[in-house]
Amino acid sequence: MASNRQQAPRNPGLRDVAALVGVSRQTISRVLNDGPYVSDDTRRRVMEGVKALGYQVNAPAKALATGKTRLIALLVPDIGNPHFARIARAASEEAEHYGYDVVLWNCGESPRRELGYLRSLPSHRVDGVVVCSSRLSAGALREFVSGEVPIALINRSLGGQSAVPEVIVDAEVGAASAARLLADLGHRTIGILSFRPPSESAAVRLRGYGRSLEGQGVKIDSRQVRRVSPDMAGGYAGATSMFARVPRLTALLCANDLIALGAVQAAYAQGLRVPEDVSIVGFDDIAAASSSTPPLTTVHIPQAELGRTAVDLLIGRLRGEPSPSSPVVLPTQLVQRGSHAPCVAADTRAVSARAVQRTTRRGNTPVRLGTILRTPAGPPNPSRPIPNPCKAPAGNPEPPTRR
Amino acid sequence: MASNRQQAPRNPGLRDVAALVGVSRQTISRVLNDGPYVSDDTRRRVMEGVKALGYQVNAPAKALATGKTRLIALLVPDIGNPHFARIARAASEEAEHYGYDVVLWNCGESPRRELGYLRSLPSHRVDGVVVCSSRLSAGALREFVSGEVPIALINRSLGGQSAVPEVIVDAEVGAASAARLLADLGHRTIGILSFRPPSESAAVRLRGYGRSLEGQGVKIDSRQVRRVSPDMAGGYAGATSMFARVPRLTALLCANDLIALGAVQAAYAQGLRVPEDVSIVGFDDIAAASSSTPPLTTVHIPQAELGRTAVDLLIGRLRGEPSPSSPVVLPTQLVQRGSHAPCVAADTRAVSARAVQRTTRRGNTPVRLGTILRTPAGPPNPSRPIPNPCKAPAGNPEPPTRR
DNA sequence: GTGAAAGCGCTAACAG
DNA sequence: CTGTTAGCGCTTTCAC
Repeated sequence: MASNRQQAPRNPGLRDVAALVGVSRQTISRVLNDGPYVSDDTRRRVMEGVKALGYQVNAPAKALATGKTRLIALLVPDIGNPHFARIARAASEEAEHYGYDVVLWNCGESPRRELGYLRSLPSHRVDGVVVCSSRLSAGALREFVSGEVPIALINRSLGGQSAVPEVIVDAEVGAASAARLLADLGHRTIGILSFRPPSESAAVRLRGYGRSLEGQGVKIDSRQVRRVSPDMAGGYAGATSMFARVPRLTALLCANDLIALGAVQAAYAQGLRVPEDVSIVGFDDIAAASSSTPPLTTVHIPQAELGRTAVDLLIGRLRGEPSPSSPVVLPTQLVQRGSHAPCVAADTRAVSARAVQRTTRRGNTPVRLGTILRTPAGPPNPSRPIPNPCKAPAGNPEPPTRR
Repeated sequence: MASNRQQAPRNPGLRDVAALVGVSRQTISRVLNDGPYVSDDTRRRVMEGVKALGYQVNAPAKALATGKTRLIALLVPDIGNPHFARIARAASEEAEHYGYDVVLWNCGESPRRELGYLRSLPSHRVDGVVVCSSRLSAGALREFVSGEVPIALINRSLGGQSAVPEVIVDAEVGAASAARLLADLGHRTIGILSFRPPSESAAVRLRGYGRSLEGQGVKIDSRQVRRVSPDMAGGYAGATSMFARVPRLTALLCANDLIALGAVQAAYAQGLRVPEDVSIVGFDDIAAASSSTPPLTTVHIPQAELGRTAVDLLIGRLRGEPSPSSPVVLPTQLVQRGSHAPCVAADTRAVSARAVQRTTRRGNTPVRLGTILRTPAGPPNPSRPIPNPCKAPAGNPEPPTRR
């Protein structure tokens, strides 16, 4: 044991550099950590030695000594979901700028696994965690945010003066503007496709739709609201049954784009045209929303900013900066594309439906009403974002001394 | 310094448990690591103590002592890209099963950053790396795979007896089957939209298309091949210019789905119907491929299996198991959806195009030829995968003692 | 300015 | 079966 050098060219340590340069390990360390009290000459020689040996710190050793791992965990329900993938991309990008690595905690939508990860926090010794759209109850979550390791929340607010960094989106305003768009176009019989399991985000969107419609004097009875699984199949099933139960329906507000896309398919299957016979609006603005036919009118969520801001806030806390006492709220945007149109009475529609349909494709501008609000035909990804009025800061809030 | 206990209730250490239970730290450690030579009674008491104090190991300390971090890095070009997100999901899932955490190295498609990450390997002390579709040259890559830390490659093969765990996909076979599908349908003037920068995957797909077409006696001249950026905008631009230069074109093979989707939009913008006037086939089978209109005929890549298998292979190596000496090749599948149809002579088309178009929507089965090979109308996500003939193992190769 | 000593929390090697 | 002794490679006092 503890004998001399082996044959294997181990990674050089501080010791090796020290031996080469002819100073103590301490001095090397000081130079590497930009410590004070080092002569320029020594510093230069040390750097040379470091370069010559290709020295790199041993992260675990440093972590043990300092108590900081420079690791932050990112807890997401499903990294395979483009929404979270975008958030993750921005988060990891931002973390990298500050010299942090991101460990990916993918929960597969399972609260149990989420809990498991959170419980293992003390062991992992990550410096902080970004928790994305937690499925956990506020109570359970609160237990962790008051723990040893700092947590930033995305799309979840614990309310109160919790001093937890939180980034949310004004989904209610976004939902309301979508609802108003339809109401303004004359729609009076509007269906809502929300999703289950009941999450906070589902509730917020539903509320936004409901309040806005109410404000416009549009009545929604219980048959006009359905909760479906948050995917295309759910949207398809929900829309199909809604069309059957509410024959006079002229518009559909969906709690997410996948549901909306499913609803579009359902409409087609019924021989209904979108948007001529029925307007369909989504939420999220996933990539598929702009490439579907028709391109989906939807509410855009600033995914990248969510991820970036959460990391900013978290790292700010790690540096001891105070977090904002209330959630940072990012604005959503209503993106008007091709899936909405002015209302045409459902009776009229009933007659016209299943008749020979003219194409609604872009580039042909066929006979049809109300192209006014629609995005013009053109290259891919046509979209005309309309910023919501929003009291939240538009930019990147409190960036801790950015690059 | 080094005085007694502070007020702050630090995380309990081995020392605390040892004090409570009345044994040495070593014994605690042995119990926790399932070491031998512990009496059942001691083991029980230790476990109680551990539970009582809520003890959890300090990962960095353990890492320093053992030289293993139980971290594996996942290097991806872009986690925001659904393709890699899917791979990442499966990889992280698999890693978790073996008790590894995944650190996400997102390169933003930049070879420079990729190189940076790889160079920092010795410092991070991750136990292994999964490198996904590296942009690096074989030479550069080889330098790392022969380094200290084990690397598994996804979608990249260094060739030879490199003893590097590699998982690839038989993209050439997939591409060939797509090409043959079109040839069999009578298409003779077929365009190819490949992408730049020239990557191995682009080359392989191109080769698959080319060889297959050649075998079928279909000639492709240089004007029929274009390299575009690998996104919808690229597909749109490429297809638009191709339609202009090759007016008799009846089909388009695209090197990925995004390009294909852009091409579809370009076709629409020209007043061409898909698939009646022009067949368009993609590659990858991203989520948007099944929800577009028409749903895209494409070549499916087993993303989850790629990620899962790579991690299996890597962890196998970490355990000292030998890696397969040749790449594990996973089968692709041609998924026939709605964007292909039998060839109609381009002259005929030229006449019919821009005329009043009948809908091609599903559920209406309008007058049109060749629905034979198409998926029937129905609920979302219709797809009928046709497995390729493939000599590769279908299942999960060499799983190191799975769950 | 620089070096020496002590420990971060754990496991590995040996002794009993 | 269990305890003791050494480090893992780095940073942090504190002395010089």
